[in-house]
Amino acid sequence: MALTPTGKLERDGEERAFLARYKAGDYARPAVAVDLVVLTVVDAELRVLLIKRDEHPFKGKWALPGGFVRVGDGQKDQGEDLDAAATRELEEETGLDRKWVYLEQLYTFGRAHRDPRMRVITVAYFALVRPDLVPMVRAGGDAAMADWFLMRNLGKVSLAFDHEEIVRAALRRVAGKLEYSDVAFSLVPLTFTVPELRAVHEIVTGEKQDPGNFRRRFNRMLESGVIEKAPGKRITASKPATVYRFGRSR
Amino acid sequence: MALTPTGKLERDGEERAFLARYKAGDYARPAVAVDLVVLTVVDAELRVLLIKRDEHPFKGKWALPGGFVRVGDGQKDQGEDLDAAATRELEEETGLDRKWVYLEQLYTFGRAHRDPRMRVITVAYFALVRPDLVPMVRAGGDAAMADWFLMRNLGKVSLAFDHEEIVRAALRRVAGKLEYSDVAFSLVPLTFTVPELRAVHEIVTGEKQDPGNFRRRFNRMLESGVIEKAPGKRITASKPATVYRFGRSR
DNA sequence: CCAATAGTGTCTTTTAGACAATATACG
DNA sequence: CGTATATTGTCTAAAAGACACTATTGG
Repeated sequence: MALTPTGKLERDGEERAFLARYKAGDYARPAVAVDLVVLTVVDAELRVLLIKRDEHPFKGKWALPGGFVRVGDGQKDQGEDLDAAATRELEEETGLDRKWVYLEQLYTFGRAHRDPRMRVITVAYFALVRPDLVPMVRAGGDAAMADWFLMRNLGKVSLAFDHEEIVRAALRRVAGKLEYSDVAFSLVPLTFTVPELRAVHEIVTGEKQDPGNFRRRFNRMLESGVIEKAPGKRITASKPATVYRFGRSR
Repeated sequence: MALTPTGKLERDGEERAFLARYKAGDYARPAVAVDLVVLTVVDAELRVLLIKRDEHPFKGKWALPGGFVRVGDGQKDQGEDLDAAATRELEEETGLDRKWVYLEQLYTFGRAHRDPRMRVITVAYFALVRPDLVPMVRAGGDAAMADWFLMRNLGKVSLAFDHEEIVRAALRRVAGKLEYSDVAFSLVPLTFTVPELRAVHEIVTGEKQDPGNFRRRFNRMLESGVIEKAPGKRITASKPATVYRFGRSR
């Protein structure tokens, strides 16, 4: 073994040699998937995008869009990042550009036997889609059929795998984030009114919001510059509402 | 194909047949690990448990305790749940019983090339250990060496893999949870004083807490029964402090 | 007695919540 | 005009933050 001035270089060389020699053991490995809980609010209803399975297992049942993470087959090619896999699935299965959608890792579900075929660990993500983008959604090629299900009907559907549990976890997370973050903005069009934003809160949390009190919270966001007035008014059944948009700073 | 009265039974039979015939494709699969960010607060310092690697890659560097998830090799044997893997690693690498430790899934890290050997996706968990349990911790058999590192020295250490990123994510999560949850109780002994609990908050969040205001928050927990008075006083350098413990309801 | 810190009290500001009152459309 | 609802206003209560004050110990 050659003498080196630092010892560190030597260690690096040693590690390089180790890696060159390294052969992955043939231990059993799980399949790893990403599944997406794609949510939107249209016509005052919270909906989740589901895809009808056309293959076993759970053939004919509704399931979350998703797929296996692409893993390369060596040290050089290790495949795609998890976020990239989620983004790819989103774009493949909905045609929606990542850029217009809020996407966040939710939780990893890996119970044994959650998939009867084999051990599958799924990294679940949730995506929030603005209602004006919903018409752009087209089911991807590998989906026999896609549909936006009413969240309040979830109990009646019997989803594939543990996907109902995943959907409920996503809902809890989104409802929680409404309180302290800006996620609600990902569920309204680029311009919106106070009542529209309030409706999103009510629909996601399932609880009525006092219009006056909600307006006060909204005003604080206005003052802080998160939101700014937009031109125009929204015509409604009664008094028209002022239209707002997110501030430039965002 | 036999006629069946419901069609559902038929579908189940079909699926059973599918599963019996099913052969897992030999697609590349990632290795899946669980890594643990084990945190404690001793002597007014936040510390994280690290283990010195005695194998390549990153031989000689410090890393989070963890290991590969045990995956069975078929439909029947699918191995252990993720939480079980985390619990097992905790017990193996620290000797601590799951029962006495707060354990929660943190986030899943799966960047390509985060491990130079092969594609490894790690489901990170964090664990909170009461200071009085720290002396019980003994490094597991497969660890050459374990040590509790000062969190504030993390920048100087250069951890293996992306483990520094994981530790920082855990810290953010714990600091966030202090605000609205009971996790702080997992970082003090079974009985504790108000200043001790306050110190945990200050150490984890890195921000001073006003003693008076903190005491008021504490009093609210007292009234709600989350906490109750315990016998004895804690002798300090000055005026002794009253000792409390968690309420029976917990 | 004195230094240190546990524990209390006070005052201000912010935020939430309940709810009344007003304003302004559309039909 | 009248109904609906956006918007403003008022009042109360809870909670946070700043900070002064008191109490009780060990040294």
